[in-house]
Amino acid sequence: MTVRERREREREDRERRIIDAAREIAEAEGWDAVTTRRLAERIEYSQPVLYSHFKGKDAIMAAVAIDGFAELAAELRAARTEAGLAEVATAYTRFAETRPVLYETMFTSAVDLTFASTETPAPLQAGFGELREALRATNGDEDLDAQTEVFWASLHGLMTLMRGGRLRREDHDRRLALLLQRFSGQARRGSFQPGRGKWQV
Amino acid sequence: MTVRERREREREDRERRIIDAAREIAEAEGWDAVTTRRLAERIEYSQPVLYSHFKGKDAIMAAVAIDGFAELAAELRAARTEAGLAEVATAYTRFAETRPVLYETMFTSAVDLTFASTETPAPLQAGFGELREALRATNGDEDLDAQTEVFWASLHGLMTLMRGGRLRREDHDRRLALLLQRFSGQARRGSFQPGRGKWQV
DNA sequence: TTCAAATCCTAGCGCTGCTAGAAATGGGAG
DNA sequence: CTCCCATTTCTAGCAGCGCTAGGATTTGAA
Repeated sequence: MTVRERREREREDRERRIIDAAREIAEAEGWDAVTTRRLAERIEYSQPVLYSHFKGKDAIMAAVAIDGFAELAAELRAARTEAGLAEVATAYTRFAETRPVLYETMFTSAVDLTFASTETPAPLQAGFGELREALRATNGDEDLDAQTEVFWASLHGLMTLMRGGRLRREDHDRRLALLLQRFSGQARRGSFQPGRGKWQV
Repeated sequence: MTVRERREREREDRERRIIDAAREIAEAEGWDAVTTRRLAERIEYSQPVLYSHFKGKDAIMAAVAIDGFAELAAELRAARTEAGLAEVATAYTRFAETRPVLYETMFTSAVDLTFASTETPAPLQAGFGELREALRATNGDEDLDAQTEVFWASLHGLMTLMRGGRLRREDHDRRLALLLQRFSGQARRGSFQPGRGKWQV
């Protein structure tokens, strides 16, 4: 029995090393540089061993992404408990800026980590939860989930476009300030509606 | 001289066929399905011919992306001239939803189409310009460029997260309505500032 | 000491983007 | 009309990718 346990522990260690190595290489040189051969060499095992841990390269990317969500949630939490919405937004953008590849991985559509599902890994929901609590303080409970989604999407859009070179980096603070203005206090009701039934899926 | 012209015309035709074929396959089966061999077969030339037109596959993707920006700008323009901000936002989301792969291509960081540069292809700026004019009507001229960038980023974030499965599609209209509420009318001044000097690049 | 099961590796498949160098094409000069 | 040379185009192949079948090796238990 104790043998079985030791082996399982070794397996877990090895899995961690795979994830860590993948993340390390990806953050330094991009995911194209993360080849299965290189990963195998790094953990000092042969290629096929990787496939006894993960279904494929995408699964490894997903594992790295989940790590990223956990870290993001932790940093947002720290910013929220000792400060307000502005600091949370700043923490969010700092996360995306200091780990650009990790951040990109978390939202790559290749890695389909479905949200709002019962089997959604906890770290994913945690990050969202932190944003929601930060928003609750200034916006109240009305339509809070949707409000959070919109605020989150706005932050995400800012970071994505900036990383892709579509927005000048030096104007980021001003943009963040404008966004926070929009999201400070209760939303005004009504008047604007999207589309006139044009919207079809 | 007329021979030279004919050849150049044929070259341009062929280039168009490459771009169109790439876009067609990509929209139907994703960019992984767009291989150089398949493109070559489609235009009835050999592989190396592609490289006399484009530096590589990325360059072909960029060409498709530029086409996408031109189309987006045209559709936003139509929505703006005959309606208001809400309709422009709806047109934007409809574009992203009906051509998901094309939209994704336009903002993929692999395709680095730098904005806000003198040699930025015109179609890229056109789309941004349409959003700006739509915002001017309800928001005035104050800080208009930055306001537009934030609004654009918000829309982009919504579409990106929805496409990636992070946001439920059926709540999109409500989110769009909330966003439009936030962006209807003048921004309130001040009070919120991002970060306290924490922000470093 | 032997054996079966779990573990791991060697070798290789089919594919990718891309390119060097040979072959074919076609307009202009004699 | 014929020849030549520049341009265009193709054949063939490189190095690398993700992934896997099947055999070799290790390992704990009998």
